[in-house]
Amino acid sequence: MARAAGVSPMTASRVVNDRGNVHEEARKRVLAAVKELGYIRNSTAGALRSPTATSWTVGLILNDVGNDFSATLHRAVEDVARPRGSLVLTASTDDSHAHMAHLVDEFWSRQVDGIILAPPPGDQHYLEASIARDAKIVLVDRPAVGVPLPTVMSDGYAGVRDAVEHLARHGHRSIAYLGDVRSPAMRLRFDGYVAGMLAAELDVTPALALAGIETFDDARDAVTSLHALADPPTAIITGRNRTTLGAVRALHDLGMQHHTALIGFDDLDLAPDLDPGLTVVSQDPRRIGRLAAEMLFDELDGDTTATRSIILPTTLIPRGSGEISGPGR
Amino acid sequence: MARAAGVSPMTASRVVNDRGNVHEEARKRVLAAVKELGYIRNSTAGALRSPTATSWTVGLILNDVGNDFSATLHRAVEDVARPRGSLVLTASTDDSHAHMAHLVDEFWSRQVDGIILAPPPGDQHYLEASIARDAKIVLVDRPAVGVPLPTVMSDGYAGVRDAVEHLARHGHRSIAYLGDVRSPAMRLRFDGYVAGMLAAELDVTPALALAGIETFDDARDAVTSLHALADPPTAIITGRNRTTLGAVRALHDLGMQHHTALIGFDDLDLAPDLDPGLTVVSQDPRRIGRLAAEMLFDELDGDTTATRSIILPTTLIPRGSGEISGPGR
DNA sequence: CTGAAAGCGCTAACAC
DNA sequence: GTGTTAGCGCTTTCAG
Repeated sequence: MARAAGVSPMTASRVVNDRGNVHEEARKRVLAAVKELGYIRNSTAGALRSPTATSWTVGLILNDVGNDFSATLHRAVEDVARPRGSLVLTASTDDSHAHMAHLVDEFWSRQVDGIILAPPPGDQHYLEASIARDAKIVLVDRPAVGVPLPTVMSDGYAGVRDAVEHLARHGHRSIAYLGDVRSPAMRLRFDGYVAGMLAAELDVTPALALAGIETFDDARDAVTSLHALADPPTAIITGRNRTTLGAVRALHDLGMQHHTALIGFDDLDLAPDLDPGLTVVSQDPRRIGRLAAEMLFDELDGDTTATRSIILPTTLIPRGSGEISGPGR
Repeated sequence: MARAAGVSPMTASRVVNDRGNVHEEARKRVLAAVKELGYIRNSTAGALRSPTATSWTVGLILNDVGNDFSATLHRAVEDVARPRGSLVLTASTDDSHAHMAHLVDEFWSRQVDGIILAPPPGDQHYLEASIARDAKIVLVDRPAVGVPLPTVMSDGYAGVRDAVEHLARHGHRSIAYLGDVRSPAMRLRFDGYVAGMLAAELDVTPALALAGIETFDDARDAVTSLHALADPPTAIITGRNRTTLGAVRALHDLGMQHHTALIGFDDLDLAPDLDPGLTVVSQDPRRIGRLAAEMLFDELDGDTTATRSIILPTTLIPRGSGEISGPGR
């Protein structure tokens, strides 16, 4: 131990942590020893004794840290954590419920100060123990029904509803939705579609309201099938990034990209550069991450004045594909 | 403490860690107490005592956890870590040298078992102490000159050189490169351009070999300027994702996307769906992450047989934009 | 300004 | 099968 090198046990601690009350002489000797031995403080041991125990680490558990949306949100969380001296411990759930429950335990066992969490679909039973302990948790991206935890998410319901309205205004009467209802968040988007259709006095039919489309291939196949219909839809809304990708590909392959309107949920890098440009309902993952992290740190600081759920509006960005005219009027 | 609830101190440990030698009776009582009190093991305290100290956490320090490439790499690391019981602590350097040095200390102080690191440009002095301690570090994505650490990265040199050759084969003689040389990795790509030009017996001129293009706007402006030249290049290679985006935008705005050939370094989601499809030199961030993580864990297991640097080949994916013919031959 | 004693939560190494 | 003792690296508290 570095102490041996210097001469003191406790004094070293004071030096390393920049507490005052250390003679300049002693300070120098300790600092020298630190450099000499390449000493690095074990912050986990320190946190053990302190009553104000802090690991200076927060947890971030998302569906998949590898996707764009998650990555941007992750970065925003880090940007809030950094100036506060915290690091971010991460993990992906792959929407697995069992896995999530396990991760939460693993995170707490590593003494993270709080967790930002995108809950997987299913019951949120596993959170009860954490809540009972008054552990700090902020939910992001998805709602968790019946769980009294603050949540920061986009208004997917209004987002999709507005997309329907946008298409209806452009004369479309036959509008398909390609999504799923596996998670509450996706269900909200689906519900937004239904609400939008009804508001525009359009029929919701099983042939067009597709709730089992989750992958790129699902979407590509669905668009192809839809066009084989006797009376194909004139507009399509996709519920998430990878299904948008599939729909774009299919429309392109069919040569229909200038004839069938398309609005995707979530933005994509090259969306403005497609022909036609891809109209999207965009979310702001940066903002979601920032707000969630700020809320978490405020709670950790004991300031719960701002602790409440936040629903962020989405933005419809018209770029062409969503403004192709339909037959209506 | 949960022990109070049961009856034993040490026995609880045995139960929680599934060591044997515990009477079924006692086991049950402990388990009950655990559930009752919502007890969660403090794994950091355990690691303190054990000689085989393991935090079951590895560090991942990248340029920016928010970008696509990093996110994919991150996920691959997690996928290797998960079955081995480890979690991933992350951070971004923003290519800041000072920040990186600080992060490395912070990571070690949190007792991570090893670190996977994309070194920022500049001298790698700050790694010396870690190396001296024989701490486990694997470098990714970028080379670190003069540092005896295993590295997993793409062969950017060959990737860009091959792109030049590809364009030359399609009749281009005036090929521009839009990149920078701030980091060794970017310099390698630049050098690959020069090598490719020379191999094709083409001139490398300051007007076309641009080494100060880092952002979207840099690239967009550069492409616009290049086309204002008396004798504009007939082909362009961009050195990284965001500059590719800028070049695509500029070409599109100029209406030149079918006339000027373009090859981007790094793939993009919608690249196949552009008109023309975007030809790219693609890397495999998943593979980089996986290999680096496997190497790290092998080292942690004391198996250094596979510890060596790996240069992964890139793949040129022709999709149209890189196959536009030039004037040559 | 400095140190000694005690203990954070847990587990090796021994007893019993 | 179980408990005891000691100690991981650090910090609190309190006495010099």
